Amino acid sequence: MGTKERRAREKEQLRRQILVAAQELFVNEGYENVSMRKIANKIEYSPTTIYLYFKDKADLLDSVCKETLMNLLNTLEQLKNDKSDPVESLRRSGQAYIEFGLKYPQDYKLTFVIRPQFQKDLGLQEGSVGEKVFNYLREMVSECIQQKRFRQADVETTGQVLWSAVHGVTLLLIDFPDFPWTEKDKLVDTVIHTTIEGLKA
Amino acid sequence: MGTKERRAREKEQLRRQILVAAQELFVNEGYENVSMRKIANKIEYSPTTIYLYFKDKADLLDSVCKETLMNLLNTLEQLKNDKSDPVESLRRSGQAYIEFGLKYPQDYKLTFVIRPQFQKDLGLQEGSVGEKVFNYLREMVSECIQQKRFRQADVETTGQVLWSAVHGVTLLLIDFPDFPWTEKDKLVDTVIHTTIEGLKA
DNA sequence: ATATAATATTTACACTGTTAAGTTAGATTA
DNA sequence: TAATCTAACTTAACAGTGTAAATATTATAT
Repeated sequence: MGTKERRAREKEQLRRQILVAAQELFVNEGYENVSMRKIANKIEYSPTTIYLYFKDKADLLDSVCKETLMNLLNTLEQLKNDKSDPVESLRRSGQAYIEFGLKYPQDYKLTFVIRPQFQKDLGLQEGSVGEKVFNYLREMVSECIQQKRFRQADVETTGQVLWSAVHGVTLLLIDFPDFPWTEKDKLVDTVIHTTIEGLKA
Repeated sequence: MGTKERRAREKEQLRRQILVAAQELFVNEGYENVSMRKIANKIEYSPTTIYLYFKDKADLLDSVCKETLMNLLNTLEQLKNDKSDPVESLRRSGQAYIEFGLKYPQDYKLTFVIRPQFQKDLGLQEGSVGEKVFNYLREMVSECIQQKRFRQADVETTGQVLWSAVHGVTLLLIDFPDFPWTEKDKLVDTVIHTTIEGLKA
């Protein structure tokens, strides 16, 4: 009697199909310019079918962003084997974060800019992927502090300062591509280096 | 024969009326949730009249943002009399920037996040208000470098690093109000202090 | 008073997110 | 096997969107 399982599997498949279609369209055309009808066309279902799998367009966005956060978390955790100097580890994590944002600029914006606009009330929810990402940062920072490499002892504040720096430069580079930036890699390096030096001093 | 002047004045008045109405609505309800019809209702004109004064909704947003940038520039230039230590001046400017963003969060987002999404190709245009704001930052940084207070000699990179930091923390505080931030003032202070220390080191 | 120009409105189009009602196909039961 | 139930999907509709084109109104100049 595996029919129930099969049906559940099929249902999950369609859900993923919708998710993938939405992600592709959001990324290529921008959240605002993607209609439910467009998504529906792409998967060859009627528009309202989507509503059987997602509450509304914002919920769809939310799910797309969750995927992005999982990808980001994955990218970061691959650095964890790095048993070198904790400050150097932190530096590499910061770099990986920014590179991720610049590699998938639309996903980054959807997750960290567009979503908060449509989904209120997203502090770090218990067990959320977002929480896991921030916990990763906490660990990195914590290690530096424990080894007395940082002046400031407050893990939370230190983490938030670092997040501000990497988030800021990532968004600026994405949003103002025509601004006369210094060479990109140099700017990214300098932002991270400056912030970390500032934390040591 | 002052009728021509009067007409021009009246025209300018209506333009301002539209601008003010749009700004109020954008700020209170968010760009996406404001329709041309809503703006028209507020000023008691028909929707399409707006198109006689602004090319389209994005152009209207653009003009609103220009006003915001002028206000920001004003706020910053009031600190210019400050003849104290150039590093301290820079610190105060950073603080003023962030405070401006947090005081008018919707205006800030419209200018630095929403607008780039709808208006492509806005590098620093010659003579634009945005350019003036960044020039202010250049001057501040330049003074610090000339007086050998900063390690790095590159004005552009240094300015961009500072912008990244203040932009980052401002946006994070606006976009994730439910995140368990450190006490706000402390975070703002630490971000600026850390960045500046990092530039000195 | 009439012609001309500037300004404002009406109408229309193709699109939006979403709800409610209707339909179809597959599984369960008698 | 035939009837019923249920899950999955679609159709039709609503109230709203930005904006172009055609039309109407008003104020000025002749």
